[in-house]
Parts: sequence; structure tokens; C-alpha cells
Amino acid sequence: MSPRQGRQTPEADPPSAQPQRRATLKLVAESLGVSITTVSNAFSRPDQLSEALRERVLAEAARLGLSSPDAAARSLRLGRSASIGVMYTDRLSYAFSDPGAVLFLQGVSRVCEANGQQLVLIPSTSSADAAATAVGRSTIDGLIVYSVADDDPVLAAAIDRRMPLVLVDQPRIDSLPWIGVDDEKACRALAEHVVSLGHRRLAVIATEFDRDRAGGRATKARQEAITFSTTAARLRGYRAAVEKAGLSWQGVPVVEARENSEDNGYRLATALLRVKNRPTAILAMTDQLALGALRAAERRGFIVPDDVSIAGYDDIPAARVLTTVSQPHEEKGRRAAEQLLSLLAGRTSPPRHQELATTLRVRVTTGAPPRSE
Amino acid sequence: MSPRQGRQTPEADPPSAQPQRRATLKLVAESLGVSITTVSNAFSRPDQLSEALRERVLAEAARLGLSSPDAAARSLRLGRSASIGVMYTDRLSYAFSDPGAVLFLQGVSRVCEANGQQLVLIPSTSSADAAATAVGRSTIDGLIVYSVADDDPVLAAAIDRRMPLVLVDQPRIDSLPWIGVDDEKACRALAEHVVSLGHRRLAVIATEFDRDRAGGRATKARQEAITFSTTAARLRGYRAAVEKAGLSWQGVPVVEARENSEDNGYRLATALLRVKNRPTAILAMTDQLALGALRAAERRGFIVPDDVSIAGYDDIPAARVLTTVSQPHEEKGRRAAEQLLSLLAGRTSPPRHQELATTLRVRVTTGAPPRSE
DNA sequence: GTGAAAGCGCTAACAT
DNA sequence: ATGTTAGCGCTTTCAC
Repeated sequence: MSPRQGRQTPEADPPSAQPQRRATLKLVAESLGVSITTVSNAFSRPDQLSEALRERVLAEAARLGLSSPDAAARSLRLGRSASIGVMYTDRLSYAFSDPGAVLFLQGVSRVCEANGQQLVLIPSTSSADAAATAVGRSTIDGLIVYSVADDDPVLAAAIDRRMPLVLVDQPRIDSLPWIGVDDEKACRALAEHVVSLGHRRLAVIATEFDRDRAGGRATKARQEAITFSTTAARLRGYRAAVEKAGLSWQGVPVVEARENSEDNGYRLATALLRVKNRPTAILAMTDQLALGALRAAERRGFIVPDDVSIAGYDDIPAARVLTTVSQPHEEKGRRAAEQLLSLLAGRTSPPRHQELATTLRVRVTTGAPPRSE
Repeated sequence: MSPRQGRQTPEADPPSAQPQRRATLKLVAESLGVSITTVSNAFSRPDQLSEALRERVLAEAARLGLSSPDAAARSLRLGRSASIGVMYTDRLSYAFSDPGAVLFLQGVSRVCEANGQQLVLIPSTSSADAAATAVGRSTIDGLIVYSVADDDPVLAAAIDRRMPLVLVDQPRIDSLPWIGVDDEKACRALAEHVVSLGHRRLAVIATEFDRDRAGGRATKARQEAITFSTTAARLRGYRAAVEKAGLSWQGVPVVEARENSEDNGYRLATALLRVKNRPTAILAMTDQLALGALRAAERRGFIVPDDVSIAGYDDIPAARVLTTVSQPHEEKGRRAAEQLLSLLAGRTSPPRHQELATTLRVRVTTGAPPRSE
């Protein structure tokens, strides 16, 4: 038995004597014999009418099923919609399988609910047209662009639309607020740690290079054409450490995962570990890939870290054992939302480029390479 | 004076020659010397004009920074917004720390992106007024109500607004589409399994009872006033199994977690295991609570399942070892979104109450109780 | 304290 | 193939 059934009683909803006009301010006004303005004021400007009248209006509105003025009409008239959008790499649904993205969204939503803002998730599509449409068709006042390829048409569409924007995990653009971490520095520190343990043969499992996600072993040319800036930055970090140690970057296999998942890490690591002169350390660009690599190594009978060291990135809760880099996903989301809201409010913004700190977490999946090697 | 008064600050606009009119169809039309209709058609009805003209229009629109017709105006005119909302228990930001909810949202978003729909996450608040406002102020065509307390004002607001609705993990209402699982049956089967192993002293760690989340040990009276239907159903399931085995339900301590988190499970389980006549089996209503309980048991030096058995619910990836109940979170999300979209499209709906199957997963955290007991 | 009217930007009849 | 026009429902002057 439903608690709500009271509302479905015949009195509340008679067998449609009248054609059931949609509830609007006008309907309420007519039904009450007052003007539309008065009804509008009852909702939006309580000080403009007597308390008693306001009560009456609101009661009648509720009776007719109008809980508040129509949102679309209000947005049109006001030029604001009290909602902000978030645009994510490519398929939105992937965001929910990426722990970092989920934490980011949590941060954003926290600020939204504290400020009575709606949060609109904008689905992205492969086609440029459709992408522009997706942004254009959203009733939003501003947009957070999160981890989108540099050349993604959706980003271009958003900029074209001259919509207030905040960039996160994107290349910086001077005129736009930016939140992020120094991926390059963090990855260099991580790789330096690994190299300092004595490893000479490294391998990299990378996140997507570009919107094509070709996947697999990456030539030098492809490495230089990466359009996901985060991937590019992390790779530069690894490379800097490798070259600083006097090792050949050419000799480091770099494979691209088409999607950030444990299974992909497993598959790619399996291939990496199968070759004769296998790497003694694997640098994975996310913890999920690293967890897959861990599983692959163990499956092949290797002991981690004695036979092979593995490092990740993100410090997600599920990866307590991994040597990794910790970054404040949730805080990124909060800051991005705050920055956007303050931009929309026309407040003078705090420093527009906010770089957040990362921390290297050395744990049990990295150690010295095997003696024999 | 235009309603766009937001531009109050004169400095807001750079010292540009012309006052930088906002890009609209009208502006494009004037700039090109064609009618507004033509511009509108270029965007929305390509068959209504020559390809050449359409190209010209679109190019000019892009030049002026108009990527598509204004969303609010379009929604107002059309009466549709191409977006659907999701309403979640209480704080939206909690949803992102609940693995089941994240999977659910993933399912919803998958269907949204396949159908070019925006996904609006509606923040909820404690006050009834604010809640109604939140729903009312969203430009959405329909709403998925997911796991909200039976007496939540937001649910009432949505129903009042006569908005197309789909209920998920909620009490059924005859006239509304519903997606869910039989939590009671699943929990009964789970508890029967535990009881069949020989346990006589059980304890329950429950999810929230109501929007107050008092937390702690729950009297019989409080158990009967639960307004989160999922919690109530699971509890009924446990109880049925206990009573069927001839045990006293009164003797089973039931504690309420104020939030679904591992830490809460840890705390509550620690308290449960501290008493003299401690339970030999703990039934936790989610895997997260169960994982916390597992940690608590091990922390106290108990061997699981030899000293104490622990069962969860949900079968989340992080809980591979747990005896638990598997339920199709992502599919729930997909079905809910599909159902809502087909409702909005006016298509004849498939069976409106869809009950999805659950599976009991017996794994290593449950076993026979200790001999001595 | 209340009402009349203008118009936000758009789409769909109905012209032509 | 293109243009004219009437609202969609709302908020906000500006009168009273």
C-alpha cells in the first residue's frame, strides 16, 4: 500500500470534467480571480503581496498541480537556468566506470546542491555536429569541461557559444579558468622513484592518446600526436625520468589502452610480459590499468615486486597496495564548480588557474629488479 | 530595458565597436538578409531549404557564435527539452559514493546518450519547499525516482507536478512504471542460507530507516516505521527466515547505519561483536557495510567464517569474497531510462512493472558457526 | 498592493 | 523555397 495513494483519490482527480488544462500561472490566476503578476509574485517575490493572499495563491496552485513556475519559460525570461553542465571525454557512460571521474562528479554535485544548482551531464557523440548540438541544446548557464581531447569538437562548440567555461584536466587557455594538477611532474617523480630502484627495462601502459583510440603499441610519431593532454603530460613525465637516468626512451615500449579498465590493463600487461626481454617495471597511467597489470603478472607466476614492479596513478580506494600518485579528484570537482558559480555570479574570481598538489605514494608493488637481470 | 539586465557592468563588454548583440536566430537572419524562419529551418528542418542556402546560414551562425538555437526558448516553444532527470535519496553527492547508484547512473546515461537526451541530476534538500522547487525548476521532460524515502517531499512534488515518472527501488504505485527487484525474497533466501549453516545468534546492520537517520540500535517500533522501502523489504526478508527457523526475531539486534559506508559497517560491527553473547553471523544490508564488518571482525582477531560469518548485499566488484546477493544495477538504470523515454514518446509501454532477478552468491565469508557455541 | 502589457527566442501554421 | 505571424509561460516595468 502506497503512502501516496491519497493523492489519487477521486476528489483530487475527477474523471476529467474539463479537458485538464496544463497548470500555469495563468490558470491559477483565473481560477482565483487575480492577475498573473500576483501569482508570479507569490512564487518569486513574497514581499510584493500580503501573506494571506500569498497563502491562498500557493494553496490553489498546489491544488491545480503547479509546484513552481515553468522552468523553460522562466529560464527564457530570466536568461538563467540555475544549472551547470559537465562535459566529459567522449562517452558519458564511461565516466561512471572511472573512479576518478566519479569522485570528480561527487565534488561538483556537492557544490551544486549547496547552491541549489542543477547538474546536467552532457552526453557526447563522435560526430562534430551532434556534439555541438548536445552542448547547444542544453539549458545551462555554464560548463565544466573535464578531460576532453584537445581537438574535440564539443570543446570548440562550447567556446564558440561563448559560454562561461571552466577547464579541468585540459590544456590551459589563458582566458579561461583552469583546475588541474601537474601530471608531468608527478609522473616524473614516480618514474624517478622506479628508476632509482635499479630498473633498466621499463614499459608504459598509457591511457587513450586521442579520440580514435587506436590502441596497442605506439610509435614515436603517434606519441607525439597525442591529443588527450593528460596522457601526453604523464608520458612526458615518464620520459623525462627515463632520459635523465641515461636510458633510451626508444627502448621503452608504450602501449595504448583503448579504455581505462582493469581488463585492458590485464591484456596489455600480459602481452608486455610475454616477450623475451620483458620489462622489470610497468608504469600504468591509472590505477585500474595497474590493477589489471598486477593480476596479469601474478597470473603468469611472477611475484610483485620481486619479479616485476608495477606503479599506477590516482590512488583510488580499491588500490591500497599500489605505488601510485594521489591526486584530489573530489576537490577538483568542488573547485571547478565553485569557480564556475563565482564566474556566473559575476564575482571577481579567485586566481583563475588553480594547480592542486599531488603526492607520490610508495607502496608494496615497487621494489628492486630481480638480481639476475 | 531588456530582461538581460545581467550585463549591468559596462566594463563587462570589452571596448568593442558594436554592443556585441547576443547571437540569436534573428541576428543571423538580419545579418544575412533572410527570414528568421529560414535560419530556424537551417537548424531544425534541413529539407525545407536548399543545401546551398543552408550552408551559408550555418556558416554565418557559426561566425556569430551561435551553435544552435537557444535551448530555453526551444524547450518553451516545443514543450520538450530532450532531457530527463534523476532524483536520488537525499544528498545527490552520496550517490557517487554508493557503487550501486553509480552503476545505476551508468545504465541511465548509456540510454541517454544513445538517444540524445541530457541527464539532469536533481539535488535534493531537507526542506519540503526547497525540494519542490528543485524539481519544479528543472527543465526536464520526465523523472526517474530512485531510492527515495516513501515520504520524501520531493517525491510528492514530482507526483503533484504530474510529470512522467518511473520509480526504481521504491514502493510500487499502480499507475506508475516501476523497476526493481524482490529485496524481501532475496534477503530471505540469504538469511535462510545462513540459518541453515547452524547459526542461532544473528545480527543485522541495516541501511537508513528514514530521512532522519537516527542510527544505532533499533527498537521494534522503529523497525515498523521504516520509510526507505528497500531497507524495510530487506529487513522483512531476514525476519521471515529467522522466524521460519523458529528463532526469536526479538533476539536479533538490528542496528541502523546512518550512511552506507565501510566505516559505518566497521563501527557498528565492532559494537555488535563486543558484547558477551556476540552474534555468530552478521547480515549487512550492503556490501560496503559488510566489508566494514569484515574488517572489524578481523581487527578483533576473529577468523571469518570460522568465528563469525558475514553476508552483504549488492555484489559490488570490490567485494569478491563476500557471500552476498547479486542484483543488476546497471540494467535497472537502462530499463528505467528506456521505460521513461518510451513513455515520453507516447509509445505503448512494455509491462509497466518490471521485476529483475537477483542471485544468491555463496562465497567464503559464510560458514558453520563455531563448535563451542 | 495589484494589474496590463511588452517581449525573452523560438517553431509551426499558414501564407506567398 | 521563403516569409509573416501567433503564441509557448514567464517576469518586469510602469500604471493605478
